[in-house]
Amino acid sequence: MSAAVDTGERILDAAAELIATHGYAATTTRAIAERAGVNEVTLFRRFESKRGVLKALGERMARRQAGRAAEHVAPSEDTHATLLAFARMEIEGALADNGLAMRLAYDARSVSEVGEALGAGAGANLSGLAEFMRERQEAGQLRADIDPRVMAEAFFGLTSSYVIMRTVLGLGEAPVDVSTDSGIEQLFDLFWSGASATKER
Amino acid sequence: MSAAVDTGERILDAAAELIATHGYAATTTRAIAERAGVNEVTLFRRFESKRGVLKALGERMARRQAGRAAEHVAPSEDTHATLLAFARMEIEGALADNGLAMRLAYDARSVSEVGEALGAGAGANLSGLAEFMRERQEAGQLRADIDPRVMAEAFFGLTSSYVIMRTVLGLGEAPVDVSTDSGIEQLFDLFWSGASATKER
DNA sequence: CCATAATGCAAGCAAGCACTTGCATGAATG
DNA sequence: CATTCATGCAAGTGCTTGCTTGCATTATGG
Repeated sequence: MSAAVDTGERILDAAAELIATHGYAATTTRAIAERAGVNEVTLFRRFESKRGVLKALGERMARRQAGRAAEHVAPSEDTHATLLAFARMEIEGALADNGLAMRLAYDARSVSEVGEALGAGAGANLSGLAEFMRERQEAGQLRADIDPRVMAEAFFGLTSSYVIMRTVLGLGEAPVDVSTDSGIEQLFDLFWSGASATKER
Repeated sequence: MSAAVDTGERILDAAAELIATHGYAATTTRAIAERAGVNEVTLFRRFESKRGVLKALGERMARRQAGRAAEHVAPSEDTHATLLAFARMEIEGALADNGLAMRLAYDARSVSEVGEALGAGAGANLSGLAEFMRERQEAGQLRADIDPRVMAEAFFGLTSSYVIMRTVLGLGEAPVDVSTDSGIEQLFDLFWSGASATKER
């Protein structure tokens, strides 16, 4: 059974890598199978169709994302620490799968099945974050003269562009260890200085 | 001659629209030709290949980008105003072509010609901006305790994510008029509050 | 040791793709 | 009027794509 599970996982791994770099449309089932070290027929037997692979991949991503969130972001009174931890988690997750999520978000626009496999994804994330910002505004920890959605957008832009620059544009180097990278800290500091209620630096 | 030029431009226009929404791989020469109101053969006669179309499109984009920059961003002593104008210009340009540049940046990963067509593009932009940030740091207008490259990255992240959210993720509405949109102003204010040397708000 | 399930392999199919060829048309240019 | 040049049109070529079929091979577990 374990070999059977492995086969499926290996196929998903291969699909993830290929889609992250080439996009969904340009990733062929043959290439996925080859990279997974598996016969192409096996792919179809396990996932029925290319679309099926995508769907399974989407579900696995959602599972992992949820796991990471539960593991790393402890809800805390300390807004600064919470947001910084959240930023690191987002960046780490996105870098780990080589920008796959962002790439799929792109593809969702043109390939409808990608959107279906991905679910609400980014949109839900953004409004959840905006809600958090609003709470912290009311608690007096974030400046109140900025729309919380704008704040969430700025935060999301910070993390996503960090990833895009390194995975897509090839600018800058991906940090060896996200949890200690000072570049992220500086980037976040910039955001925090602009967004926090206190003016001190 | 003018009709001849028009044909080429129409083909590039069609290619730009289609690639922006469907990506390079999923955009067929047939679709481009049809949208341009032109026979498919004409496309090949004028651009040789699908990649030729892409290359020409990249060159046209570079030309236009240079034109916009020269036209809209007057070098000024006022750092705040200069950066805000620059942000607006970037956003306007990117929204005008429906996120095409970002899409192409993604495609550049798998289609080498795209990268060549785009040229140094984003990388050059980023280091140019970092240089500007450094100057303004030395002039005492931007805080000096942040790496200018990080600052440039944050700025670029701000504008590009604004565009990405509206063109790709379909979150938020594209502003009717970029030059007066208050969302951009708030977003920029967030950045400025974090990046400026003065602590006042 | 045998049944069942998972995998491999070879071959192929229909559709869609980028791209080509040969020829007709029509408008400008000289 | 003759030439040239950009374009249209119809047909087709070879390749790749997602996906299928039929059969042989290898484990795994009762």
